[in-house]
Amino acid sequence: MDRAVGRREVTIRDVAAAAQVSKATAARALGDYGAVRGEVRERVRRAAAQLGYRPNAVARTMSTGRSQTIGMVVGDIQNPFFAQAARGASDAADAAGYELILSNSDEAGATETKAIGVQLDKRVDGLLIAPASSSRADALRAVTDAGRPLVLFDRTVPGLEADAVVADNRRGAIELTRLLTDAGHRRIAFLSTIEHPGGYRRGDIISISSVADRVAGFEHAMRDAGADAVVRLGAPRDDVEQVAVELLTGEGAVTAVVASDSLIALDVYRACRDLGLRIPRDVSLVAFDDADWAGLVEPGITVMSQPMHAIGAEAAGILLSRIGGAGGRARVRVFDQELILRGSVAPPPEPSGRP
Amino acid sequence: MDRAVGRREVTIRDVAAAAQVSKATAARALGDYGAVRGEVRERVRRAAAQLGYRPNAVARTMSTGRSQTIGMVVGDIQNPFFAQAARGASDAADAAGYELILSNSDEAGATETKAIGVQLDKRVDGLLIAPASSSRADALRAVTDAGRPLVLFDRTVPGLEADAVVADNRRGAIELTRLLTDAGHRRIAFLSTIEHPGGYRRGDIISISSVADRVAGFEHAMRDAGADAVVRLGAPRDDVEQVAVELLTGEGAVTAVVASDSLIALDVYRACRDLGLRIPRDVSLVAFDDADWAGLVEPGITVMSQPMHAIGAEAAGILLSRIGGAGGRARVRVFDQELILRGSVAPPPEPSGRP
DNA sequence: ATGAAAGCGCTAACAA
DNA sequence: TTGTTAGCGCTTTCAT
Repeated sequence: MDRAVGRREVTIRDVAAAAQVSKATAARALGDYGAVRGEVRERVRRAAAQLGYRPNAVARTMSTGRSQTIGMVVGDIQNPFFAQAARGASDAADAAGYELILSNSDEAGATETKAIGVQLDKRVDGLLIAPASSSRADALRAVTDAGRPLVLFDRTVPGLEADAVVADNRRGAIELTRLLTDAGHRRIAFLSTIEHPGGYRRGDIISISSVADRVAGFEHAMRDAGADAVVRLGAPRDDVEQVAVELLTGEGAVTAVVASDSLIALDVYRACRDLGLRIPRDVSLVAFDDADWAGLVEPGITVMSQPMHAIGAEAAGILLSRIGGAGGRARVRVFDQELILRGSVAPPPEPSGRP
Repeated sequence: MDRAVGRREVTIRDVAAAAQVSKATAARALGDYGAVRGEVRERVRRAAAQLGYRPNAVARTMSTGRSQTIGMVVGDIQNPFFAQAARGASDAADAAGYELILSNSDEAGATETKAIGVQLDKRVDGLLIAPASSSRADALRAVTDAGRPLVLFDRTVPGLEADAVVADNRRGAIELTRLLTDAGHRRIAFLSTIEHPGGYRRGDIISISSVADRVAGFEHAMRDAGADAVVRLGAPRDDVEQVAVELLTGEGAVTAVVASDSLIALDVYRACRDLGLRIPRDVSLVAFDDADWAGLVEPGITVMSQPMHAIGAEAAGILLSRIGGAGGRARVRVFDQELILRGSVAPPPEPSGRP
């Protein structure tokens, strides 16, 4: 009756007793390591099954120092990009017997730091992070300082010696932009939601490397074409449509836009519709990430697709190998992106491209 | 030099030594519980900050039995429904100082059982589960048997005494279906991907309660209207489009379809497009879940929107209160769904509804 | 208000 | 091959 209320968990001690061996032997039989006589092993296993024994992973972590858990910090799991990367990481972790603890940073440094702290306190064996800003090397160094491997995904942090898995965003942006300039566009906007206090001016340092690379590629292609680059960062997530409207109307209206992700493309699309602007007749639109709806609307949206699941899986794979003790310098693995041509690009309305 | 390599972690022992107090006092000061003299508390805190002390959450779990972590098992995090529910749960957990461990079940019983086992072994304080099947009460009972609270979301499991947070799917299905029958449709399909070996026949028990409720509502509304209900379950996730094509063509082609989630609706939409069928002129389409693209295509898709973030947050809230010791019988909390009328419903092509 | 010591369940040296 | 013992870092009686 004394162990009634909480129905005390069955521990390895109970199993050992039932199988008439010592705790150590029971542990060896169950964890199969060390040496145990076949017959004894069987006896222990039966006892364990019989009692419904489940090892206490916390205790195991306590004594081994390893938790079989990895942490992952994403911007927002509701963003399909992160959801797919998370799934990729989860699959890879799972296959290796690891579990995944997930946190959202909302792309805010403070939130990210807190999340990392908690994960570290929980003794994750390693961390997967899409850093909210490339100026946060210090915050990230807390991970390696704690002696745990860290791999970045989607973004790198200059000055931080860490593995990273990213897409070739510069190249992707160049290809996407060329589509537009080749079609004759002379004034094109690049639109992103990442914060950039004070508004972007050519040459500014952009805090998220993937976006920085895209902007660099965009500007490069625009310069090549001798066209006007309008880079608009910091559009509020829930008000992108308004920003798009501003870009698309008035004096310096652009005739095409490059959306930095599928969520942004969605709002640009909405803005066009509300403005009565037809794609691609009145405005051309291209975007990063192949959202499910991009091929659904008529005409479809031309996009640069990133292998998101693979990026997540690869990042987890690298992390796992580091956890397993793999040495060597940090490397950044760059995935190619895939251009998916659909019908959202056409020459601009006033054919400035034709003499 | 002996503690060089792994640069041993700073423990409460080190803090205690630095502050010249006992471990117990240091722990009290840091965890602020028990009684500690103000001046001593300060001294300890300074020492901790100085040394960069971080409590070891694992050790704490070890001695308190509580991990400040909750587990969540979803079908697939890439499904926007689950992504949003996960975000809701994560937000609620976070606000209460809890972390979330996430697993995907892929709607497979075995995977789910394994995930639950791992989570339990990790000593999560409670579990949030969208059960893969309502016939899995036993597998779920492992959670309560382990003395940890369990709350289901999106689905219930008859015969299992557990809190649950769901949407009013029966009502939702009725409203959606009535839209169709009122428009004159006499042969309508309900399409879902959930497995149902052998194909569905009226009266069969459907393994996922949310779908079962939708089918019940659908059949109810169809009977009311004296119309032909075609219930098609078990469409393979990556081949829904083909199933939709079959439904939409040939002898007994339907003139309208109710898609059980937004992913399915997407494929039905694709099927229509490939078949050259116009929505809503040739076929009417309604669906559950308000995907971002539903309002984007032309015309928009009429949907029944579920408060996914709220469902996740509420589920986590209930779980947290149970963890906090809240007693009382298990309750199921039902959220209303919201009908969003757009333009995807019209009378069927052969106006059988008009005399 | 503070300290000493036990203990959470497991693994890992070390003995036997 | 097996058992004994000593921790892992923290919280928590129980004394003082």
